[in-house]
Amino acid sequence: MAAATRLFAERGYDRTSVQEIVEASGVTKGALYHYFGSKDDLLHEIYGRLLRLQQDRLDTFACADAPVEQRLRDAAADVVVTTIDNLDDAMIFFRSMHQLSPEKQKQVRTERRRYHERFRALVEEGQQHGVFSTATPADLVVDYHFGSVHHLGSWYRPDGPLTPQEVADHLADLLLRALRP
Amino acid sequence: MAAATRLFAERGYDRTSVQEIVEASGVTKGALYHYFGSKDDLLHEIYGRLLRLQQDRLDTFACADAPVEQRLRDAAADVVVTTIDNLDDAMIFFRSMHQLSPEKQKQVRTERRRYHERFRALVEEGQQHGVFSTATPADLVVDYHFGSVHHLGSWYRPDGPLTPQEVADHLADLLLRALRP
Amino acid sequence: MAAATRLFAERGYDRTSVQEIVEASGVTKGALYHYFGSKDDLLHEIYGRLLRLQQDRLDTFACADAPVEQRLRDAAADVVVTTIDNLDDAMIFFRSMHQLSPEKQKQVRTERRRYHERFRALVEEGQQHGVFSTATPADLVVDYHFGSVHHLGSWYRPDGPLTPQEVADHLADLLLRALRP
Amino acid sequence: MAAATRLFAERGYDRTSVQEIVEASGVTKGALYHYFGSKDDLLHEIYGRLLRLQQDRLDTFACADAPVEQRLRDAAADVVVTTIDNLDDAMIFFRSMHQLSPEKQKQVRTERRRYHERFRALVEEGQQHGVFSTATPADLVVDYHFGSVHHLGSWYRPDGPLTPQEVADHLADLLLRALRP
DNA sequence: AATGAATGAGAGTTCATTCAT
DNA sequence: TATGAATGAACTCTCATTCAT
Repeated sequence: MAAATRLFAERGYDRTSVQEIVEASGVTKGALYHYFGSKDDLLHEIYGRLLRLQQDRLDTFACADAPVEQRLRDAAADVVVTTIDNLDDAMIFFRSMHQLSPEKQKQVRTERRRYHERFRALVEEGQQHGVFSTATPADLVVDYHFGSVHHLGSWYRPDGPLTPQEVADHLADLLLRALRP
Repeated sequence: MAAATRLFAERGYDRTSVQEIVEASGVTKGALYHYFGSKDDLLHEIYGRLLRLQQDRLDTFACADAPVEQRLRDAAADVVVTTIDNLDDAMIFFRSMHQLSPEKQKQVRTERRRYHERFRALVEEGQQHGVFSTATPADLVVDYHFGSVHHLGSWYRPDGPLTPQEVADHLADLLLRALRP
Repeated sequence: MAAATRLFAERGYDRTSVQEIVEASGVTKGALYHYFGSKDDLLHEIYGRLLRLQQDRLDTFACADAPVEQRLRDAAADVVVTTIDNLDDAMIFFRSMHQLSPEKQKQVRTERRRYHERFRALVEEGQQHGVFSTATPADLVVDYHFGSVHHLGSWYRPDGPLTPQEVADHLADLLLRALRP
Repeated sequence: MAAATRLFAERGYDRTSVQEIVEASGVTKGALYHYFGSKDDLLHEIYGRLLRLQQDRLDTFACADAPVEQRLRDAAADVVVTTIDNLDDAMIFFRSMHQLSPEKQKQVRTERRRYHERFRALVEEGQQHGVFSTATPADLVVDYHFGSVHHLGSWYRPDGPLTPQEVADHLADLLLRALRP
């Protein structure tokens, strides 16, 4: 999975052959297919790993004992940090999701929606308590933020001027500022 | 190109065969290769079309005779509208850019950077005039907004509750609100 | 097709690889797949050739201007001769039919049934005219004869003591003798 | 063996994987290979079972104390009944014999020939006693009948109008009628 | 007696591209 | 300008069999 992750991130899912994966990981094709039913499966497992991680962390932050502004800020920043920390997985996720088989795609989308909705609930909570502006529908706000998260792979470089935490703080700050009443 | 655009958007660049393109468009392989040097070329042309369109429009908005807040708001909204109006092209662009040959990718990235910089200049202009907060580096602000534009293909549906213009207004509004000092 | 026919007859459909076919015939895989959609198709074409040949000949014999005993005898002998003359095709047919895709199998079975029914009509005609015994249902009679035709590949050898015509005469004679009232 | 028999009959020997056999029978690959040396062996065992059964029964009928016409009729009918009763085994036998390894094929053919010769001896006996016509060589007569037996799998259906015994009687009758002087 | 992970060769098929016409 | 047959490398996946445990 590590080899596959690296290769998928490097050249894309379709451009990576099973042959290359087994060569990079030092196993045989037979062994790979003994554990993964298909190339698709491999991709799906990579997704699952990241999805579960982020879902768990979001749950933790959302349920924390703190004002909603703080919880949203923490969650918004955390998704940025974990995305950067797993940038390979994340890029594969965002780019290759639509290359999964239809049924697997549906499954992923369902899980993704759960994540989106948990996040949206935080925004709505703040809007109901009057600490966030209601000028923009909560759904749109969430997509706005997630857009910037998906986009990280396009510009973030580990050797750039900002640490992951700094980027995260900036992006969370932008979100919170945009939500000021 | 119309057929190729539709197919690329539908199933992705790698999953679309030249055979399918020529069948969908009613031409022959030979004819296609007479006009386009390669499948890559076709993709590159589709990019070029959208890139030129958006660059032109950005130039128009940025050079308009209006306060910088207005100019940024208009530009930010416009890129949303033209992206939605050309959602197929845009999705191909965002998803398949990394599947171009390295040299074509470089060329695209160069043009993309010009676009990014034009946009950033607007943000910096506002920051220098004190109408935008300087809390966040202008680069990050631009990436924040572009992130949401790239993300449109993941959630925007023509039959959804919002018109393209409404989405654009909301997203531009979020940007401007985030930039309030 | 000639190379495929020979190889299929020699080692069976499943045991013959596309690689072997293209090597034996001096074409490339690409060329083969340009003309035949699949390995299945190739088999189906071989079937078709023999089926059409035998159907045509049966039609000719069945419609001839002669007493029904003569027409049945001629048809029964002819199917033996053409089967021996195309023993490779025939053996492939009898052995590999069930290895076709379900839909192709259905198509073949439909054509095969037409052939069977044309033959059965001859038997029934003789039975109605009282020149053939009605002790056995016509369907069974036809299957009895076809059984011996299918079986030819299991024992007939070109260098054996009997010519194809002699075999055919004997088998047709057995059929006609069995049908004596 | 029961699972293998069913699967081989259903989809053919080559189309059935060892994996499918072990899954269908609830054993493991290791266990299967502990008892059978190879997939080939499995097929060979299935053959052996039917071959021994039919050989035994033929011996019984051929040595009975009855006129040769009766003995041949009984034997000819019996092979039909036991073939229908073991139609799966029989179909595998007729279709897959040529997929055995050359040496196993030779062995099977030798046993098959013994069976054929025992049957032929009956025909010759009747011919020498003048109760069967000598118009057709005994070998051919036997092949004629065996052909119809092999063919049973192509058309006989348990839910059809005829019971196995009725089919057997009809086919034996056709044989005996064909042999009338 | 039994396991099941691992092998590695080979299966059928697809593909972007070329080129003689 | 346009054809479409031909290429040949690469693709994903399957398989009977082995063997350390």
